[in-house]
Amino acid sequence: MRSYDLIPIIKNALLAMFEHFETYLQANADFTKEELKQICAAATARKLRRRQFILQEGEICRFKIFVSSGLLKTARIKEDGTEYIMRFTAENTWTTDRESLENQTPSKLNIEALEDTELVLFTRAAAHELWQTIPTFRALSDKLIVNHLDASQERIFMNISYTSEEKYHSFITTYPDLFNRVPLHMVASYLGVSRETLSRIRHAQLKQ
Amino acid sequence: MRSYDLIPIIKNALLAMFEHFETYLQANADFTKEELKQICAAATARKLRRRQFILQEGEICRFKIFVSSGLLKTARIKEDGTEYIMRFTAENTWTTDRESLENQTPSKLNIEALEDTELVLFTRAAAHELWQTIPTFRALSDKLIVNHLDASQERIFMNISYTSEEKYHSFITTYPDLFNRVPLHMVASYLGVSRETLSRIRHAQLKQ
DNA sequence: CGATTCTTTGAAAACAGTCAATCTGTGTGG
DNA sequence: CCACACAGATTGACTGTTTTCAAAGAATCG
Repeated sequence: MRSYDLIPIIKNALLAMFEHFETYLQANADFTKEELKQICAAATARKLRRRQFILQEGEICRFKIFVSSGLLKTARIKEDGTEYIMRFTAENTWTTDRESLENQTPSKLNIEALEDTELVLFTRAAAHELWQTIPTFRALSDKLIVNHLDASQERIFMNISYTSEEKYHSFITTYPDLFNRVPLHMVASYLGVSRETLSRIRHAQLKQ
Repeated sequence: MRSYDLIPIIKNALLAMFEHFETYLQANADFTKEELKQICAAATARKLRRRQFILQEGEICRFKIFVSSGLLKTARIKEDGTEYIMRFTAENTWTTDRESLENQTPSKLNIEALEDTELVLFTRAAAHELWQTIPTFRALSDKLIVNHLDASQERIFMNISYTSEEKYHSFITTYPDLFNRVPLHMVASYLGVSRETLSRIRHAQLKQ
């Protein structure tokens, strides 16, 4: 294959990402065709290979990120160098470092692809522009924020009240799909439990 | 004192709460005098005695709550009956069960006064009405939501990455004011650590 | 003051973390 | 296709931390 043949292929792949994103938008709010066009026009598509980063600690976060396909992990490093996973972001969900993006402050987070991943990106300016002109888009963003808040509250309750065993159970029932795609030691990091402990818990579960 | 003398006294106390609330509003956003009046007109004032509840598990949450003075604790009960404290709400801050209030679903939370407390209350309908008519009020509410989200993320990181000792330290530096007003066993419950462990940690700290 | 709530302490048991070694599966390059 | 490297998972032994239970002491409220 000659190199200039790549161009239309890449274009098609990017178009597919937007199509997927449009389907998501239509399923989650009542946008007019005009609005859908406007939203997609404001976005850019990007592909990430496994292990590539879209945000690294210290940078100022540049995008609101929609995952079309693939899987991201968002992690934070403690002073001692240990990595703790704040969340996973699979296809059809959003992520960003909201604080860094909105306040233009250095991020404490690393966002990295766990699989080859397709993204739809909005700069802060693009997102603000869309919020101004498309109330439905603003409403969708607001819904995402409060969903994230509710989920965070639930997770805090889990963190302070569940035993390690209950945390493990809660994870596999809340995210059964993720469980098969994420290495166990990352689940452990997400739950705040050592990998060995989680391995032993799982082993004990299998017997029952 | 004859009973009918109480009436103006109560009225004055309630007026003082609104004055306090107005001061808060003016300090945190640019409201016109007209808007301030409208906001206060949409609210009701209430006093809570220590140990009284403004929300109990199973009820549908009725209010957005601003604390003029005093202190609330928001807690959730695990199936085994143990209480875990989700947050404390001191003067000049807000609380509610957002999920229950907006979705009109039964609450999992108990909100109780730890001190005699003065509240300014907004029903769901009143809040929505104000959001419609006063964009600045909407913006303030949005700011509160994202602040709560950012704080929740920080707390999750603390939950999964800090040792008990670090959690204790983090609490007294983040909420030095609260620390003197809240019994230690409630701080323990908030942090997800047993009261005995927290007592021992504090004891060890004092020696240094 | 008496009752209640809160805190502390001790001792034992349960639990989780660490370290080191081994095992497993996957995928890459020769 | 095989061998090797690598990432991930498991296991054992040990250590350290945390919980639990029980009891006693301190503080606070009515």
